[in-house]
Amino acid sequence: MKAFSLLMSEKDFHSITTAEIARTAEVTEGLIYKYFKDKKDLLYQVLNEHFFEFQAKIENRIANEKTCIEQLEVIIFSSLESYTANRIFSKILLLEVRNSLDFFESCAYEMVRKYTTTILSIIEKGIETGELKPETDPHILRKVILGAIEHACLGEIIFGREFDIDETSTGIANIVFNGAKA
Amino acid sequence: MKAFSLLMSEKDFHSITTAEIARTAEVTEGLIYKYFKDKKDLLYQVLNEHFFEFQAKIENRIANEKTCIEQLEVIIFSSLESYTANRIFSKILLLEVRNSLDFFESCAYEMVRKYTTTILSIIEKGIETGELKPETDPHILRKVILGAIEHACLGEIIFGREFDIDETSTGIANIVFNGAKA
DNA sequence: TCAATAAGGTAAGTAACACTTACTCACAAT
DNA sequence: ATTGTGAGTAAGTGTTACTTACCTTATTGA
Repeated sequence: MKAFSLLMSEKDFHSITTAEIARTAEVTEGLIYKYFKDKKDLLYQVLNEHFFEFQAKIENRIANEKTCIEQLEVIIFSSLESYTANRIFSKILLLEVRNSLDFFESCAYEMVRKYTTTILSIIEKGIETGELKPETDPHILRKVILGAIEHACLGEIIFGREFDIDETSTGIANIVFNGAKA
Repeated sequence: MKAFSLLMSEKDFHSITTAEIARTAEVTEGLIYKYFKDKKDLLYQVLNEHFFEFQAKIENRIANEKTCIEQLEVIIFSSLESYTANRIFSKILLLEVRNSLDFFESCAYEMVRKYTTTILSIIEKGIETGELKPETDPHILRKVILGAIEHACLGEIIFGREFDIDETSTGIANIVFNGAKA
């Protein structure tokens, strides 16, 4: 997994060969298949490992906030932070796993679901308490928030283009909560 | 390209074999390589074809709108419409091409850039004319809009889950322009 | 104490796949 | 008549993910 992560920072999943992984890990190719079902399984496991830490950190932070808007701001900030701090994790999650249907049956996807479900319930609570407009569609608000986060990170992952997390985070929150219309 | 498109509606890029493409097109495998550099090139060409129509339609519609907000609303609606009307195009653009760096050097990506540049200049004009808040960061607003559009379509592409274009479109516009905060 | 079992590891495959090569044929243009 | 070109093919080739059969060294339980 360490060898694979290293290679993932250099090139994309498909151009990494099993021979290369074995050579980097200083074992033989066959051994990989003692521990992993296939190459994709290795990918998912690496994703899982990173995602676990991400999940733990973010849930902790959410618990510290009171208002719905503050919680969502924490989610936006923490997601951006995690994505930029861990390029391999981001690359796998945003670019690699999605084009294979079997990911959506993996346990890693279960964690993604849990995370997005949390977001949805925060939004719903916000509408109930009157923090958010009553006509807000929770699913659409979630799509806007998640889409914005992911799109913001793509440039970084693909081109290595850096961005200011604070600035982007408050920028997204500002548009999503206050709107861009004058 | 027709054969490939057909196969793309059934499975993902990587599980389509050259043999299968050839069989579907009723030619031999070798002939594919007379017209396309490699399998990826075929993918990019199909994307290009679809993208061309998309671009033409959308530019036309934008020209018919006067205000910046109306133009952006047209972009949101038309993008959702195009993505849902053309699942193969969407699948390639949102899931397949991104994980390969050479896409970003292809002419297809040039068209994507042109499209996103148009969006940016509409936003900038909106800030100038006072339609949008002066403190709006144009790049971030673009990220939020594009991210929301793309994220909204992912569920449809991946799970075949359908959604109401009008509802989603006005929902996104509502959040982005008016904000979700009460 | 010692065989049985399992854990860690390897070398040498194999089938499938993307892609190449060397060729044929039809048919226009010179 | 000859030459060049575009369309097409059959039969490869090298690489790649994955498998098999085997070896070695600990651990364990009767």
